[in-house]
Amino acid sequence: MQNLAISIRISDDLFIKDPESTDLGKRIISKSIELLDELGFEAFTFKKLGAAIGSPESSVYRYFESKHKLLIYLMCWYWSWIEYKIVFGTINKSSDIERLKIAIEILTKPIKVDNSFIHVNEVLLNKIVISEATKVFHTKDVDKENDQGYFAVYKRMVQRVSELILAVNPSYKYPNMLVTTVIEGAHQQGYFAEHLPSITDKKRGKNRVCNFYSDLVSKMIS
Amino acid sequence: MQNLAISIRISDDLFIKDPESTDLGKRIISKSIELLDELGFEAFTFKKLGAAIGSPESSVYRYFESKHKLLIYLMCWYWSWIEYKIVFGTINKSSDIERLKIAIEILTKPIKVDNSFIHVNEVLLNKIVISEATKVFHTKDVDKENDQGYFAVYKRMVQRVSELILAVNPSYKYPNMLVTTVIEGAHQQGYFAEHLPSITDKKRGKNRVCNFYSDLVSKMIS
DNA sequence: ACAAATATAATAGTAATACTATCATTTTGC
DNA sequence: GCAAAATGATAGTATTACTATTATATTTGT
Repeated sequence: MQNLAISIRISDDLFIKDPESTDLGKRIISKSIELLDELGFEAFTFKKLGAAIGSPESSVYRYFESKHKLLIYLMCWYWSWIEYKIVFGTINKSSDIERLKIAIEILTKPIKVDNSFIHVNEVLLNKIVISEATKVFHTKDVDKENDQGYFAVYKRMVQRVSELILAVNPSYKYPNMLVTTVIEGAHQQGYFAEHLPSITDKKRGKNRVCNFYSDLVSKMIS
Repeated sequence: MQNLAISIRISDDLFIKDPESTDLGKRIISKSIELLDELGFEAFTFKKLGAAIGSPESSVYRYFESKHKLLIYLMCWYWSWIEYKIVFGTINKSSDIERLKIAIEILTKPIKVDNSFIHVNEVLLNKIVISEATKVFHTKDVDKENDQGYFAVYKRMVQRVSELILAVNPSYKYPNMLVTTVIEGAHQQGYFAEHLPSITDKKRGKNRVCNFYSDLVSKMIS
């Protein structure tokens, strides 16, 4: 089957030169995902990235002004992609409940390979989101970066799911809290399952996390 | 009223020399809490801390081998303190439900000043936990540090609250997931309320977060 | 096809960070 | 009052996160 001719559009402010516009740019994105997964954000440097793609670090700096901005770029990409999956996944569904159920599944189930965007490995990107995404918010520059709109995609996606909740129960008072609790909670469970298993209840059976949070949402809004 | 003659005991592995054992050590703890709150973890350095207490950075290094270890030390202190509050707060309570309710309140309500430990400002420490605690887990060294027992206090506290849940409903299948969802969710709501208010539902009324999570727990286990 | 514009490579340099090391001085415990 | 321990003063190192400069390669418009 042919791929859709779409691409994820990211705010200009997050890069100096659009990485989607050149071959080197795409290799920067592609390799940075692999390296971030492999090394973690702290040990990841533009020098290592440059070495991995066979270019000097100065070339990387022509695309991104810092590794922090690159991480924000990747998070924006990820949330745009999730938003797209939610929008497409809920189109033409018959009931509000079903639409909400699908959105929660997309947010809490393990990510499957997706070949629509060849230079982005969504499975690795999801791992990076789980391990590193909090570092995007938890900085002394949050407020400034929020003003500059860097978190707009994330916030819009939260709003969208909140609206699905309100469609099911228009009088529910805490849709945003519920959505962020689910999203961040699901990521956290994934991380704990891998690194601090004693404080999860994950067993052999798959999708416990998805079931837990799906159940949580339906109990909270009914 | 006289203070209880207790002190929070922290694992030896987290420091080189026990900061509780000397005056300089206590000033290191006290000032590091203020500075971490003021600067954030990234901009916080032992050099700045040294300057703030009028000592060279080499003296700070005699107590802690890195700022990362110092942060873990502070998190351990915090969770030990919370655990102590839960244990004392639930003693002599008549019902399991009431004990659980108290624990959830301790975990989700804003922290009030506590003068039991003069060199620790618990209100600031709570702010640091909200802003920086994820950085303690989200490192490439998690597994190693977990093996060394650095997160034992946190895990034990989670277990304890899980047991309160199981006391109320012995057949509930996901007590740990529920507890970590509540703890980390409540912190997150505090952070979002301050920095990304559009995705919270916090209004004028206080204790919305506590009410939300108390409600969540009771709905999930009943 | 060719000059001009643009992108990239190669290299160097800087201030700050996260430490380690050494030795002198002060404090303390007996 | 003396030895041991704690602290201060100072120096040094490898790495990081950049910026800057110049040279070379590649693309583009005509």
